[in-house]
Amino acid sequence: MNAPSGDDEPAKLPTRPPTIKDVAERAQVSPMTASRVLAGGPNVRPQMRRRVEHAASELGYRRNENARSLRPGHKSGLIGVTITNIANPYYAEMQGGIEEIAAKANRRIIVGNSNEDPDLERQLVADFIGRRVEGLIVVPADPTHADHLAPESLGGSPIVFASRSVPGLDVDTVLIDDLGGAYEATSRLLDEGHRQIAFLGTRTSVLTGQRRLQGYRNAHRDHNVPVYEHLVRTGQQEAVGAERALTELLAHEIPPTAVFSANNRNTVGAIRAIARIRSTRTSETPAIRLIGFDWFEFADLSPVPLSVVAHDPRELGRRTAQMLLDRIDGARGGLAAETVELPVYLQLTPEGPK
Amino acid sequence: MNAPSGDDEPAKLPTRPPTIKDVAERAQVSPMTASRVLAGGPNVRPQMRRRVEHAASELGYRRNENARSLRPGHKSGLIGVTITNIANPYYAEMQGGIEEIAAKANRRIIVGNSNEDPDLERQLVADFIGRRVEGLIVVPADPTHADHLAPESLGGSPIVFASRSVPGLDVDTVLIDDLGGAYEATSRLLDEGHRQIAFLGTRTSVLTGQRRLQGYRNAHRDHNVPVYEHLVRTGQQEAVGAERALTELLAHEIPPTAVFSANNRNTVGAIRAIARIRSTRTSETPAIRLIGFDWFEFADLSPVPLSVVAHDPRELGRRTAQMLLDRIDGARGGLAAETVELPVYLQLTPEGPK
DNA sequence: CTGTTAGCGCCTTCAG
DNA sequence: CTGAAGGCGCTAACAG
Repeated sequence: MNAPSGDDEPAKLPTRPPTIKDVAERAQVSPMTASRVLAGGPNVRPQMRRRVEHAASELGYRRNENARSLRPGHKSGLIGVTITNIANPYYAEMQGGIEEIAAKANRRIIVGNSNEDPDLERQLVADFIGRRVEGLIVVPADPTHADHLAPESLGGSPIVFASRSVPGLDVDTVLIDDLGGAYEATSRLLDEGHRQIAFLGTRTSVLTGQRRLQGYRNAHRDHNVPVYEHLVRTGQQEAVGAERALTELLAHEIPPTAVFSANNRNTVGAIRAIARIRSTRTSETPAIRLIGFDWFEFADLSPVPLSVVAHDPRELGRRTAQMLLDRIDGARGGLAAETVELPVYLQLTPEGPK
Repeated sequence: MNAPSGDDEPAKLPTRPPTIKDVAERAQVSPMTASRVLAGGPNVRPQMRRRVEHAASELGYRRNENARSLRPGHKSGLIGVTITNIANPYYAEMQGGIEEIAAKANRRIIVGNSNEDPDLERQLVADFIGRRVEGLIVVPADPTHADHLAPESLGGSPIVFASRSVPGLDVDTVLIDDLGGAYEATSRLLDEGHRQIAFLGTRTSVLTGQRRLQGYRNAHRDHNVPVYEHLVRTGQQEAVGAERALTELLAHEIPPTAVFSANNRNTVGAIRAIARIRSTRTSETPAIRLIGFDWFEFADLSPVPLSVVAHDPRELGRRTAQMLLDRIDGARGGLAAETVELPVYLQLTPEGPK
């Protein structure tokens, strides 16, 4: 007995979502007519239209987008995003910018956390392609393991890199001006007379970190000031590491008089280290000068004097998404891959981002 | 002339992604055999298996998950998430927790920003259901406009609310212990002898804000201390508003001697206001005592003394996702909706979250 | 072990 | 204006 129940009582527990056929039956029309109505199509008698609309709303009918995307010409409306650390406020802002632009283009984002692991990243990308995303936005986890990000292994979906690039891959990329920002910050410290400037950064396999270190070195070179290699500390991914590193440096026989910290994690650690040291020193000891890459909330309330190299992660997300959409729409069809660098702003008295 | 080109040169510009039929043809087998191989199924001669695998990898074949999810019994593997403000670090952490659990269950999350707008939220939810998400996680934008979140209008997809509840809807919900946290914090201030305690919070239509205000009132009641109504300031959604509100209060003829700020936005504003006032006062003026709901980075480095009511947004995300997955798997099939309250921790000397 | 048939939900095409 | 046929990509179920 699979006879349906009476035909004007909505089922209480719909085991499966209603299909267009269910709607059609209930409205006593063919599925085709129902489809036309639901698509807002023309050439339907108002009476049928009402019947169908009524039936659909009674059943709580929702057109199945997955089935729909199967038809030729239809897209999934999805954009795949992989981020190396979703919980990082910086990337959260970026995701917000991506979502904002995607939503305006009536696209949805599907987000995965690669956790800096290229294998995970590969799986995520494969999954996204399986879902027929219209395009991908990726913060590449590791530029040395990125075959799976090459356009030819993506089955034609456009891809844009955000925040980090992958040398050797000809892919649209949106970066911020790491080199320039680090150069400016370091130059500023040198101009102020500092000669022992510590560098605190992430491991240099992260390209962003590499570029910022390069800016630091370039500034020294252009000012004819040698870099004390023992003051260059890379490899701190988290604030605790940075705090420890700087604490060590401050105890060194040639301690830094100023610090350039290459991202907000390292800046946080630096602030902690300086705040701690300060409490053990006499008030005559000159304060440690600190400039950090990345603005963050409270930069202006930092307990130790701080300048920052600010930039706008939300804008980074927006630009990335827009670049991808342009590719998707074919607006930049044949054009070669492009790399955009977003500007940074050296803020001596930190305020909010632009 | 739609004759295919030679059959051992992969097409350079695949207009459409390869289908299983393409793979089958190339491997000279039936689509069914190809399907079996690709699904890792048994009962295939190793030779065919290799042929298919080879063809698939040459073509860069990816199984179309959308088509797959059409078959009876198959799910989409998607979980829909709407958040009121993705860029808020608090929700970013929460999303991270959701993603973590979802990924372990081999689910992907699709994320939308409702921007506190119930209409946008409704659209997002409709879209998600159209994509046949297996379940929904929602931070409800407005409990008074939430019909679209009622289980009966969701076509059977389970839903869990995170961080905020909707009175009147019988839905699984994960909250934090707003009432208890606010009560504890306020009690602490009262125990310290304060009698004029300002309350800074969001508009009370946000239930979280309402509950925290209630905790503040309850503590006063239980301590037999009257609430100065002019010290209760709600409606500050952003830090600037809170800063302004507290600045006003401090200039009042009955100014607060302590402040309870009900979320991190208001705490930030309060810190700014207090820091500014302090610089204009003599050092003999007793400091304004401040306790804020929500831990945040730098709470321990705040320029003004600060205690916080800490909790763990990532754990909130994890619990929410787990609750949803349990519903999806039917592990908690018929059970009534449940509300979980996560604990908070009053930290007099703020450290990182648990 | 392998292939054929059929249908998941939808909509373009074409015939009434 | 409406409906029937067919196929998008995939895979159970059932032959061979």
